[in-house]
Amino acid sequence: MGRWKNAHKTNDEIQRLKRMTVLKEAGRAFSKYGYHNTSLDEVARALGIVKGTLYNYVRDKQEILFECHSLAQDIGDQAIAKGLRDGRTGAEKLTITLQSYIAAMFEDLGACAIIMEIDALRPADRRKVVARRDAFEQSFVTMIEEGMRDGTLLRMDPKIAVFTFMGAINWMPRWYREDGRLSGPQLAAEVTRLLVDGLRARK
Amino acid sequence: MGRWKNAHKTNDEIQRLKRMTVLKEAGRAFSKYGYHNTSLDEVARALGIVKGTLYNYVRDKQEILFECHSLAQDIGDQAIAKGLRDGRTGAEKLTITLQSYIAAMFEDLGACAIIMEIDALRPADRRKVVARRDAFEQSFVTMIEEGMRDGTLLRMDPKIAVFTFMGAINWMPRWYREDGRLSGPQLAAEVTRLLVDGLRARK
Amino acid sequence: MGRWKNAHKTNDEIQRLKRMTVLKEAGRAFSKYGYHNTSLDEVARALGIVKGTLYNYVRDKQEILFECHSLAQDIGDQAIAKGLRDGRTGAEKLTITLQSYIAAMFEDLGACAIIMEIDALRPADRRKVVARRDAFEQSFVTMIEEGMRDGTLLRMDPKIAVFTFMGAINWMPRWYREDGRLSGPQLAAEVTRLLVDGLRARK
Amino acid sequence: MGRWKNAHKTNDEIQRLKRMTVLKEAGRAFSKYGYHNTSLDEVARALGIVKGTLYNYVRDKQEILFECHSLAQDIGDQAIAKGLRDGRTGAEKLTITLQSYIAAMFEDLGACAIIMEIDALRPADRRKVVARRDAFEQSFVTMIEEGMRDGTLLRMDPKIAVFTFMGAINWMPRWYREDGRLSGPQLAAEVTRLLVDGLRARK
DNA sequence: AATGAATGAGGGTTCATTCAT
DNA sequence: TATGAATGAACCCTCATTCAT
Repeated sequence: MGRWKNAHKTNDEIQRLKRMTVLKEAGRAFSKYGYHNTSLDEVARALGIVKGTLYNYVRDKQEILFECHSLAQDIGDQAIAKGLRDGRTGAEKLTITLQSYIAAMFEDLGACAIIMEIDALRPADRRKVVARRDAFEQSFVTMIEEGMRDGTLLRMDPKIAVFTFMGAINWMPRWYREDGRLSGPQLAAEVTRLLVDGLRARK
Repeated sequence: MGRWKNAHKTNDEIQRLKRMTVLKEAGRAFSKYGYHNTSLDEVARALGIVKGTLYNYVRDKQEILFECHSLAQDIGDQAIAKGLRDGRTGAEKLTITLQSYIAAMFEDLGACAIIMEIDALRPADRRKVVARRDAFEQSFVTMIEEGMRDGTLLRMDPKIAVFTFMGAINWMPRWYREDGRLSGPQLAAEVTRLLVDGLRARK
Repeated sequence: MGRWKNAHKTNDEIQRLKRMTVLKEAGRAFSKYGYHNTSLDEVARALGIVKGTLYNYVRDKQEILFECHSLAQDIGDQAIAKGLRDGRTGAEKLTITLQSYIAAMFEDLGACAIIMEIDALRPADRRKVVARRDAFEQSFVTMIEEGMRDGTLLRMDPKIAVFTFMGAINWMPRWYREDGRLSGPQLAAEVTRLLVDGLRARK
Repeated sequence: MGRWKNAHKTNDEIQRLKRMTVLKEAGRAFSKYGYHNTSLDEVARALGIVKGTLYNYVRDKQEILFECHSLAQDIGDQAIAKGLRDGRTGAEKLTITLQSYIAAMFEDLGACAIIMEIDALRPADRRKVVARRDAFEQSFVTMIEEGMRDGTLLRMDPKIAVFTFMGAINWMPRWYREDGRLSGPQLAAEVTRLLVDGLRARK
């Protein structure tokens, strides 16, 4: 069973594809149960293979965690880029960014997004992840500050807003069920509206 | 040296008080690092005692987790009660509830609130916690529905709003630093405003 | 069974003594079977305890190896010091050093001496051990050179002599049986004579 | 790329030659790093092939070890035969034997000689190796005893001398560097002289 | 009540070995 | 014959839990 057999066709990309399959399955589990609460035995079993086989595709558990963070951060950076490109006001940029970020989380790359356990990373990896995360959050802060200046957003400590948004989003994999009434993009739109409207300037 | 020695004076309440001290310290650690990533050795060391001593006050680690959940849910229920008592509209009730809930989290009972790892509970305990959590969330849903009817809140799926709020709040212990510029109640007010305004009806 | 129970009497030194017991038993096994071929399960069983218990006394297997090296090197340094103090010619210094080194190996501190697997050490530890070993060997070289100058020893590449001696000595734990006809010191004298006479100048 | 490709030409001997190549490469690694510290992955990589391919030529790792022992013991037996044939006194026989033994170790068949880990052998193999090793050592003992009788060697326990010699020789692969100033045969002569002179009778 | 030593189960990782292609 | 993916056993290490003092 599992997502392993006959999931991949072409022949030299198989390695990479299987590695991605491992990362995504592990990321899904990490997002849902937490890094320390996920054993590689379980990840392997979910893929229909054996724990030892994982090590043909990843170096160790910490590498999986790091790669999951990187994948999630790639998504985040793309969302930021889209927001900056397509939005005109601060509020627009923020809305576009959040929405595409959340939507991407439920896409193909799936719940591999949003891992919380930064402390479990190797120190060198942790520094990279933290640096990138700080830049990510700073981009939000900058958008919010722009919105404050252009009058589309309320004045408040931008960091608090950012952390609040991140918490709401990071929590989503824990309650989102694929069989819910809303599709991923619809859900993303709803949550984004809820979050951004709290920050939006009233007339 | 920890919060252990000469922290308690009266003689028969000592047992209960020390037990509470254990629960609160463990809850703080669970909130910040996660249940599985917190070893009882660390909890004991933070209290200035030895791991074995913990077992004079709690049965096992899972009991600690259950009690932490219960304490947090007590806080939640009190917040709900306060909201229902003091608020008139749905929006008011929601605001009062959220604000007092968050504020209590940073009170004396501290960050013992909000543990996420429901899966680590014993099955019987998990059922209790889940049932109570569902009731807690249902109270929110009811408030929000009332707000929709009385025109103070926007129409949207109330469950999504509740989960979004919970995520934002549950995440707070991970970024809140005691030396921040805002006190606990001030922070509670800010975050509450941000969250509820997202749901508030516009004129 | 094992060397564990009722082996230690005084009360605060017990920790240290048990740690030494672990180190010596592990060192004995390492010397005889090699580091990688010795499982901590076997070491623990030889001591009548369980593997996990070892970790009350040592941090990990690599620390055991490092400490064994250090103990052996302490013996080596003492032997060098004795040779330098009590010998007059180069040949005498060499003889005294080798003999007391070998004898000490079979003393109380036992076969914990002479581990070969330097590569298994943590890099930082390896640097320390290698530096100290180089100094140890250099002391031999210096003695031999002195013997060449004072006419008590033959002229040859001193390094080859030192390595040859070290090989002969390092090999001893693999064939020495306590029930042999010779005591430790007697054996030390025999082997030392054999080795040094090969290097001694003829008249 | 390794010693694998286009190293062998004739067609039915290829099997045997490749098997020898495997044995020699593995023996080299075993001598230098130890049996348990050498993974077949490393051996294969050094040969420019893949681990699985090894199993076309050897049954398992233990068989490699056994064959390495056998090859080394072949060398030993030839050295003994040469010593017995070409030497007249006990001292001469011993000298010739040791020197040709050591020299052969650094020949083409190389450091495949001298593996120490007898315990890793299959019991049946171990018995064979031990029996042959005992005979090998007994030949040395006999030579030494002859030297004692004919006055060319000192009187001492011959077993101690043999073990000492073996230790010194077995250790050589761990420190010998091919880029050293001395060639294999030169080194063999030096070490042999050093060892035998320790046992030589003085006038 | 408190200690600290001991235990045993569980998880991460390596690696010899097998097998389909 | 060569490959490389997969397996499973063995090992190191952590940690919740127990127990004698």
